[in-house]
Amino acid sequence: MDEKIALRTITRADIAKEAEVSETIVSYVINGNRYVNSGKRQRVEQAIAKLKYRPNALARALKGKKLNHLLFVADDIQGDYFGKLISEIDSFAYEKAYFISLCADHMDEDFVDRIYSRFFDGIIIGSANFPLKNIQRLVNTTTPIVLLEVRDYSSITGVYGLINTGLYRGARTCVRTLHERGRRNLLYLDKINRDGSRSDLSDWRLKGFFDQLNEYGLPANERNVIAGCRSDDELVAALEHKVRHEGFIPDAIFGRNDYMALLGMEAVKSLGYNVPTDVSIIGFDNSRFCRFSTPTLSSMEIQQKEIGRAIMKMMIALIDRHDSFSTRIEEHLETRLVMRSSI
Amino acid sequence: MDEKIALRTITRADIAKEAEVSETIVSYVINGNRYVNSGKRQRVEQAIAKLKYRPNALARALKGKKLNHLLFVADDIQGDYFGKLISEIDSFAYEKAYFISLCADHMDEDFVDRIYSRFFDGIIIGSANFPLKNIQRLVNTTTPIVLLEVRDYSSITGVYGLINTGLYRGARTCVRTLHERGRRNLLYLDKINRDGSRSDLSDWRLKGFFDQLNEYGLPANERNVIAGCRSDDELVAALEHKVRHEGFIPDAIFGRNDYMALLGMEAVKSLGYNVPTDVSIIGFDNSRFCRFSTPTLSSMEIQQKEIGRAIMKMMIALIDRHDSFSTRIEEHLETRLVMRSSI
DNA sequence: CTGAAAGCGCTTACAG
DNA sequence: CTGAAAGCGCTTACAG
Repeated sequence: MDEKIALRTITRADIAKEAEVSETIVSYVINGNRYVNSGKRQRVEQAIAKLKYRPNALARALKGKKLNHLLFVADDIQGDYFGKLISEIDSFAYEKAYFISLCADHMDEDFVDRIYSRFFDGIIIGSANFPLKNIQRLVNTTTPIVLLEVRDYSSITGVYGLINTGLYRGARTCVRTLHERGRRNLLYLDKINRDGSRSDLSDWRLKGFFDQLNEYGLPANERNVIAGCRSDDELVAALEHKVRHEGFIPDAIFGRNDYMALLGMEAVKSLGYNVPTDVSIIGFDNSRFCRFSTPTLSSMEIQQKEIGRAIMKMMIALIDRHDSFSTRIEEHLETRLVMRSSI
Repeated sequence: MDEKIALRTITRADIAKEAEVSETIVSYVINGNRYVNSGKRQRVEQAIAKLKYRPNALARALKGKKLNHLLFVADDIQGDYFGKLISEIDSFAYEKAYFISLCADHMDEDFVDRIYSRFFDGIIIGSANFPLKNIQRLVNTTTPIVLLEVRDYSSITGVYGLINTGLYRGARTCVRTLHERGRRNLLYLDKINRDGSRSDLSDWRLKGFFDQLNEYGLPANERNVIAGCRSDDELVAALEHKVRHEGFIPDAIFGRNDYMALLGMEAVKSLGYNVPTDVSIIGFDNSRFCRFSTPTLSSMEIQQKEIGRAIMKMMIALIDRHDSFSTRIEEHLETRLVMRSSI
């Protein structure tokens, strides 16, 4: 009872014996790709149910069948949006009998090679940092790829899926909303990275921010951005420095995510400014924590659940009929501004 | 250039040809388990580097080698603690060339069978809901299992790893701290589940809460708990109902996680109570959002990073020397109360 | 010291 | 209609 038993012992041979058919027959009823005498079929099905048999997924994949295993490459596992997204992907995947592997976006060349040796049926890239070169390399293989468009992927050529999450338009809407409130000195708070890296203009949020400022003829440059911070404290210090020593007093703060926005809110409040009278604050992601700040945080909602479903639908379409596509396929989703009290 | 190439084409045979050795030799240099003529060895190594060869992990696993693939079963993918944990696990795993699959805790029998067919080298269970029966079934196999002790697993017998995250002592410390502040009417806010399920007493946090109340001779029963809610609104409504219609006015709220605590804080504030003068609030997880509420939230910190490393270390020990263990192995971690202004 | 061979658990073309 | 056989890419006992 307490003894260790091998992880899996029953194989196709056991089923064949139990059902008194040849092993070949067992394979054909499992794969359903050949006529099988209905009596035999029944016996096989009963044997499978009785012994709780599951074909070895690895052996099948070796013979060219799908592994039913996807890889998700993320850069923001700790972010608030990530959970909802992966959670939705998981439930859809489970329904379709897929497993999902999760991986941070490791930068070395070796990473791609490791992926190769795994026979994933498809790869989802949700990272904003993964080198474009690596992405192109993956797209060039026969493995279906779905890109979450957190930055500009127009330079990637070939057949792949693209989920446009609406970040660019969402960012422009944020700026427009602040502009309508009479805000002219907007400050963008970029993500915090342990390595101090900053978003470039391929980042849709930042690009939307700049483009909309430009459309209004407002200055849009380095002064409007705090980026490259390695920690919360560094960001708060940079913000204080900007106000006290660079003479840039923002009347609005645009956080790349809610956490950035809330850090900004805290910082300007401690500098003695009133939110939203003196400074408006807007965040991105509409995380569940927006409701707990004072004032509550207005935020751009990204439809995580819908994105999760869209990713999986597209991935499964690519897996099932990869050949029938000759170019990239896209899906567009919209963001939605959730107004609270910080604007 | 733009053409699709097969995901992986080079095999051991290619290396053998390139290095002008037999295929057997290639295997032996890869596995390092037999003397190989050093000239041949060198040629093989060069060929591997040149062709960027990686042995097919599936084929190796079929022959009994490790797959280098672990499964993490979670229930709280959206929770705030989850990101830090999985992030740490990922970086350790990458170092050791493991992949991690992530899966929510599906309840059907079929789930365990699906896992069986995948040849995972080890399974990490981080779910508080996964049926004990299923866990015992997994432990009974030869696959190493590591349990994150979010609830009482003392009934599970056999060889497995157990990471004691200190929740029980942490919960008692919370109660003790509140008691020292003169609080006597403590209310525990349990997690929200779409299916309306509630924690039972195998949940270490809840058990710690009750046990410490009992030690103080304070009433500890259903009245002190709000559980089984399906949504934020339901929880807030339940709290209001308790105060207005059940005559239970808490002077302290213990949130099973920070989000619960913050919901509770919001609710009692809107009922007109002052925090912390009238009601103390304490949370669990010490999420990054604790600093943004008014007042800021005191919270019990769980050492996510350390837990992640401990899980992986234990897992690798079990994988490498499973036979040398005859009973479960444990690792203990401590929680730490982070004081802010809500107590 | 090293190669040919058996075999892991499967799928499916081939040959009745 | 259906079985024996080849083969996916490997590992390692076996036999020199």
